[in-house]
Amino acid sequence: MRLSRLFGRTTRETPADAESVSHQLLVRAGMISQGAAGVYSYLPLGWRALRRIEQVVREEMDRAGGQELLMPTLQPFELWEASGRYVSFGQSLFTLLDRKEHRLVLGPTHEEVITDLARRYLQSYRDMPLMPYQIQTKFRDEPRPRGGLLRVREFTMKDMYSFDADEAGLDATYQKMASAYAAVYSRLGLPAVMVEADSGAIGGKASHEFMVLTPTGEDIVLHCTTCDYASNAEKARSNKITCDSDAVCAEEVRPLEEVATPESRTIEEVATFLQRPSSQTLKAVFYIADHEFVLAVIRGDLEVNDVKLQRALKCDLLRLAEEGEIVDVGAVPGFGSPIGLDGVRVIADDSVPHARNLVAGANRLGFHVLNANYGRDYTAELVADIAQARGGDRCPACSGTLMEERGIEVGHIFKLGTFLSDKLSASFLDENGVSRSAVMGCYGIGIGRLLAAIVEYGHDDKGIVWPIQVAPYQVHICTLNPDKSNVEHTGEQLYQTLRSSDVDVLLDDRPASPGVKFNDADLIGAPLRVTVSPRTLATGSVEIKWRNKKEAELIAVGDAADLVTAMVRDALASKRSTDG
RNA sequence: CGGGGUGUGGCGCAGUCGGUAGCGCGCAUGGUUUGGGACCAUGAGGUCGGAGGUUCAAGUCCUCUCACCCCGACCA
Repeated sequence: MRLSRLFGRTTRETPADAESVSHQLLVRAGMISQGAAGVYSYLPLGWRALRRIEQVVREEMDRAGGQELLMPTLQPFELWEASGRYVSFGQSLFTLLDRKEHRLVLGPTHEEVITDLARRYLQSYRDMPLMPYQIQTKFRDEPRPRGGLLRVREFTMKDMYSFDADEAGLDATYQKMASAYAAVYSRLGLPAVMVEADSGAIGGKASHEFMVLTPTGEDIVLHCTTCDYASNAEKARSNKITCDSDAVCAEEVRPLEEVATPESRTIEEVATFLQRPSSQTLKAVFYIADHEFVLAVIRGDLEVNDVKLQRALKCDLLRLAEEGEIVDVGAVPGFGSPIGLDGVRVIADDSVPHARNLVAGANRLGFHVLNANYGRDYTAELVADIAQARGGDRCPACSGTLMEERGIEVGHIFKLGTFLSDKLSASFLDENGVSRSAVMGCYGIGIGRLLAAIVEYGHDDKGIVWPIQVAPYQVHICTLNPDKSNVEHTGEQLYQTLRSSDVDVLLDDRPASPGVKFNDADLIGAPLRVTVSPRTLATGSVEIKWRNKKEAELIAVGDAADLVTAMVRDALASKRSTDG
């Protein structure tokens, strides 16, 4: 491609509404352009990069036993009613009415459709494992799109679904996909780590995310500094036994006692006022779970993790209760606790039952109680781990410490089990002729997000530094002073020769100054730059320089085409097969 | 949805006390330049997000509204 003909133009100014580096650079390089919030056009350069990523993903999916197909974007709403997932997806579902006023949804994912499809073709255990996948546009009406391509409402996603005859089969397929994902990231030059994750609206049991750790990520990852425990913060566990609480556990149970604590509403205020560590207090947090009032209690030094709470409660919608709602059940905001509260569902964090003599709210304005004890003074219908783990906490798996880092989620795999195949009756006959529900898994990679993550991870102050597998063009030829001597002719010849040997090459044939050309080359980020100028030609050479290296070297004009071709091939080959 | 912010040529911005819009980049033409975003000259391009109002007069003041960005609740 000739830069003079390329649709898209680089800009010097960074766009005012672009915050993240990937957003800024992709726009400045003329790769993407925003249409609406969370909706983007891919210009030719960006589209090429996107397709390269797709291709890598496709190859690894095929290698792992996947079969590519294509499902419709428009899905009947009935399918979502049947699965029940229109509730958990809720507002993020884009829905529309056709001319007959029939309700359709723009697919945010395709578990329903694929299960419905599988139902028709999957009949025997001999048909499994079955691993269909597609690379297709998804629509999700996100509450808040952000970060350019990092979080959008319309995006291409690779989504694979697996159908196995039993749990063991699913486990094996899941493992296979985890390795396939690792292979994808490795080929794309991204160091992604696999972490435990919550399955969210998708549903299912086990799930893992693949994270690229960068300070700009929107997720928080907790990982152990000594063992290999790693988890998304929304799912992470931690060892909550502290010296403090150990001592508390050993105490003798003392009688309940009411104390005046005027103006002490927060844990911090109460702890300070009564001169107790916050770990000897009981925190009460009021929620509305699926329209039902729920009181969550947790040791005062910990925070409730809403995601874990929602999971423990098995509810679809969870929000904090408003002050009026708290008062309605007879509790007093700031002085609340389960003590003396009737008819309210209580869920306790597992840090609570064995803790002795805590300070708790008295459900009376201006008063707390001392020596609140689980079992004697209050109980919970459910005890579960609902605490937010944080950096510095102790690892739940070993004696190490958890570290907190930000990450971009570039892949998510789920063990779904049979809840969808049950609901949509995707069953098969096992070897004993017994009808059973297929055991499902699903596996997603956001292609555009991956593109953004690659830029977030690979750039410098000049622009993008593409891994050669992803670069829209592998070689970028700059002709300086193309009107002088035979610069233009040499550049042109090199361009044609490289093209004919299947090297993707960009020729900057514009009559621009050297600075402009170099800066654009750096911005666009092709791995290898070739400079042809009167100066190099004077010594019968051209200059080559890798985008990620500082120094350039001169090579003879006559050897240039062959050498550059070989260098590109070598670089591509070294990344191409990483399976093991 | 809650909190914060921004809307003025393609992009980045200025616009005072209300007097009918300007700068830089980019673009076009001509010329001089050329190894890290050159220079001169000329030129094209704007219903100031939208609606309503106040006023002799509104980019500027008032009301409403829309869009976009950032922080929180969601996810590939």
